[in-house]
Amino acid sequence: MTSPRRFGPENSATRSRLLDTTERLMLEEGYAAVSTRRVAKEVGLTPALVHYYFKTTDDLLVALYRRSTERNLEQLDAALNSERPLQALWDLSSDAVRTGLTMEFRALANHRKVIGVEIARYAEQARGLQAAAISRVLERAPIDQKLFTPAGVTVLIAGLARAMVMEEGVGITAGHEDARAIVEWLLGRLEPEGSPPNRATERPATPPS
Amino acid sequence: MTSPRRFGPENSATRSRLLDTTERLMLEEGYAAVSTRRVAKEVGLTPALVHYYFKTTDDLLVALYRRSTERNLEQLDAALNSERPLQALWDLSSDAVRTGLTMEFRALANHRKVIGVEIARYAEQARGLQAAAISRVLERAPIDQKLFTPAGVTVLIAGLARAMVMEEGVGITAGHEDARAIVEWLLGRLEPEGSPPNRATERPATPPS
DNA sequence: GTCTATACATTGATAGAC
DNA sequence: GTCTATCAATGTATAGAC
Repeated sequence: MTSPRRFGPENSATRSRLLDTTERLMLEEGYAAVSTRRVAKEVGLTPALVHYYFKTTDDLLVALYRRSTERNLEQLDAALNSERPLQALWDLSSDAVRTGLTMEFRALANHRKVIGVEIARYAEQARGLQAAAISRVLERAPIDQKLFTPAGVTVLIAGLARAMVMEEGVGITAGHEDARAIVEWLLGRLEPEGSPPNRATERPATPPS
Repeated sequence: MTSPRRFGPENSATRSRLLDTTERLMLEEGYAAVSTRRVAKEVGLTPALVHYYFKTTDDLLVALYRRSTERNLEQLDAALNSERPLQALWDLSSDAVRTGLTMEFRALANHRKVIGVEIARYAEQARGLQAAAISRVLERAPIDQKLFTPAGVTVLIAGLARAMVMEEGVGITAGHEDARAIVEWLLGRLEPEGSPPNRATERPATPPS
């Protein structure tokens, strides 16, 4: 029965700085650059202190993931309640920093299985938010409701945006402008700027020939 | 002037086994699981031997990347020369193993900058192959040629497929079936099964309402 | 709240023996 | 072609002093 290890509180300024630095390291050098030693060095503290706030390295990473998803959910909620939810979702998913972090965690999940659990948990929450909002938009869009489902359209928009951001992260940009043009065109059809209440008789979305 | 280090030949069975194991480790446990020691242990050899075939760990990873891209280019070439290039590109990009490795390397590029260079190099080659083949398909598709460019459509198809595979890798599958249905519908429009020579007067791709 | 000291595992890389 | 031996560096984690 030796003296039990002590741990720091969650509402600590130092703890926040450790998380900030961990986030920056992940974005700039990838998840493998995150170690207690490295983080401590960057912040100008000692490794022991990192373990004072986070029992294990896994805990540090999970804490960061949770903090970032909380922010994500807030932004997502705002986007989905804006005037043009689809456009907002597209813009949000196209954000390099936000998406860069998402991608690091997704890759990290393959290396640290705890992260995978967290991601699944978050995905469920995000899905809930999206379903309702996107449904409202698509209901009054001049498209085949059976084909363009809220879930399907969400995957298309968010997935494609992330894929492009990720490519840009490694310097691949060929065709991106063209792809964005296609998506913007589609968004304009699904979700007209004026956002009219209900025009079921409007002419269907058609690629101009 | 001490004795210069020796290195093994590229056409070695052992070398291949080392690459095979590295590939498996990356897929199963993420790029951070790859170390000379770990690879050696998995193969049943010593770390020194890994350094005999690969001067540095970077070299090992670059060698694996090149080997896999060579295979990718072959498959891509075959896909693009098939009867339905777009559908083939979609199927190819939806392959979990192939794409899983691509994603690991893309994340790895953020950690080891040499990999980024390799990826850019490969992307250029792939682009060249795709441009010509996709052009041929789109030329005779009943769509707006200015909007649906070969490069743009390529990004859409390949990017989206990868994004979905990646999500599935962490257990997210919501909306995927629906998204696939939309893509398949679009592919059917851009690239009809019968693959008719040229029907410029056909009715344009239109979401059935 | 932060540090020193410490223990121990893992990694990258090399020289030289077999 | 493969191994042993070895090095310094880095990583995780803990106990206890200040």
